[in-house]
Amino acid sequence: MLTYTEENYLKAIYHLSGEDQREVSTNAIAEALLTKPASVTDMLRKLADKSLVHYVKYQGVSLTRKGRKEALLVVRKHRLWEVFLVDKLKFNWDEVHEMAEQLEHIQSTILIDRLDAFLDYPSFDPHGDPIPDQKGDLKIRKKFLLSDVPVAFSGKVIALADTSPVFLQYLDRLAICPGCAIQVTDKIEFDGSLELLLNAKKKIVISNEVAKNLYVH
Amino acid sequence: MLTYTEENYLKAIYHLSGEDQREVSTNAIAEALLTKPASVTDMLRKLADKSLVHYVKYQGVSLTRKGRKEALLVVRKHRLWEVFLVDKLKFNWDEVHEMAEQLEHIQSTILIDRLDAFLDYPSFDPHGDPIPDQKGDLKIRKKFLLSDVPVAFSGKVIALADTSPVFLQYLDRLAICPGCAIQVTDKIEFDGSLELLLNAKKKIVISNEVAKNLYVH
DNA sequence: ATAAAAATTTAGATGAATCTAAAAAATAAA
DNA sequence: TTTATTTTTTAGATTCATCTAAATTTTTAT
Ligand SMILES: [Mn+2]
Ligand SMILES: [Mn+2]
Ligand SMILES: [Mn+2]
Ligand SMILES: [Mn+2]
Repeated sequence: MLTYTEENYLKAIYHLSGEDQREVSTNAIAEALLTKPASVTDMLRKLADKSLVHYVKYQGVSLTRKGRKEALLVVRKHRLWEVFLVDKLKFNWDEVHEMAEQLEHIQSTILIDRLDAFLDYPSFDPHGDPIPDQKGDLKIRKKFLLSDVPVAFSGKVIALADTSPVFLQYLDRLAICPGCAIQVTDKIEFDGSLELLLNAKKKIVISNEVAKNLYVH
Repeated sequence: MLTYTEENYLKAIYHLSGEDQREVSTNAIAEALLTKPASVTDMLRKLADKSLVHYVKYQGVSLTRKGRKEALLVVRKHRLWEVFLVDKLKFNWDEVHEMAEQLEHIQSTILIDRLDAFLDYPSFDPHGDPIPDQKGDLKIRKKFLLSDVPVAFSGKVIALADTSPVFLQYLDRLAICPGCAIQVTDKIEFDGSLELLLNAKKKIVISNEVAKNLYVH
């Protein structure tokens, strides 16, 4: 069994190491968890003792197969609870993170599987992120940053790089959400801002900063 | 804000002090929380410092108005989650206690109020226990132990003194649950066992031990 | 009323998770 | 390639919740 804190560390390392599961630095973890580097070092030793991470002093850390699985089971719980909060309790997608942050630590496999069934086996959370299965397996979709895509590109928003409330609220105002159809009608050289056709009917302009936080396919 | 452990202590003291909110002993709390008397003493001093309990060394403990309110808010969360688990996730009433024991510590007033609405403002949990309101107020119903009631008594089961899985499973077998109509058709002098008419159609016999764990009105 | 038993509290330790301050190692700059 | 800067780790404390063993207080029994 993992402690509350160990689960949070594993999840943070998982998120920080990205698609390619690269090594994560002590400072990066400290910043993500609002803690100090010294505390992170202690915990890394503890996680290494439990074979949850590969850790060599001064050389960063990465998840073992076991650690990655545990991390993904926490991610599964987090995202399923988010779906519950938005679909059933009618919260807005920018309000659910804090609550899911606690709910993800409820320990009961049967509970989370029943919740999964109750929600009708969703594949994605309200922010467009995929939900791992019972075994902690995740199917990865190819995705591109909207800021890297060429003019005339046509596709759908499938995920967000930033999921902070301010960004989510701004997306609400722009009427952008995962699933939206997007066509890049123009790209401004000067500042990288984009002119888009949203859902084949609405014309909008977004800054490069926004485009860098939207994944499309 | 209360810690996870403080919430558990307050709830235990609330349950142990009963209807009339009598003083609770250190040993009783230790037994209820599967901990040692020495640990309880430490915590009582801490709770007293926070004005959550009235505590005089060697003389037992009782909840202050503030402590009672906090305890009832935990009870509210516990019972609402139990309703969710049984009504929505289709768990049996004997399976939900452990999970609710964790869920009751999720900290978000708005979450629990939304859950309340989602469940259609239930008044009782799956075991027949009343659910306190947002302010931590509870309406108490008069109730009698089935074992104390005279022959020919007619009424309904409204709560259980014991809610352990074994007892709940036995009640399932007898088809007794909160809300059931009960008529006492005979009482055996020898061992206090009762002959009942259940829901005006089924005749059953229960031991005095069972009758002592059923509340009726 | 005194002695024995039970309940409760204190003293001192432990493990988990955190911190600050100082030392050591790795990286970047001159 | 030295030196300076940044990153990371160690050393030593702190807080929370727990424990065991010993000392107190209260309660019960003789
Ligand atoms: Mn969390
Ligand atoms: Mn999410
Ligand atoms: Mn609990
Ligand atoms: Mn209950």
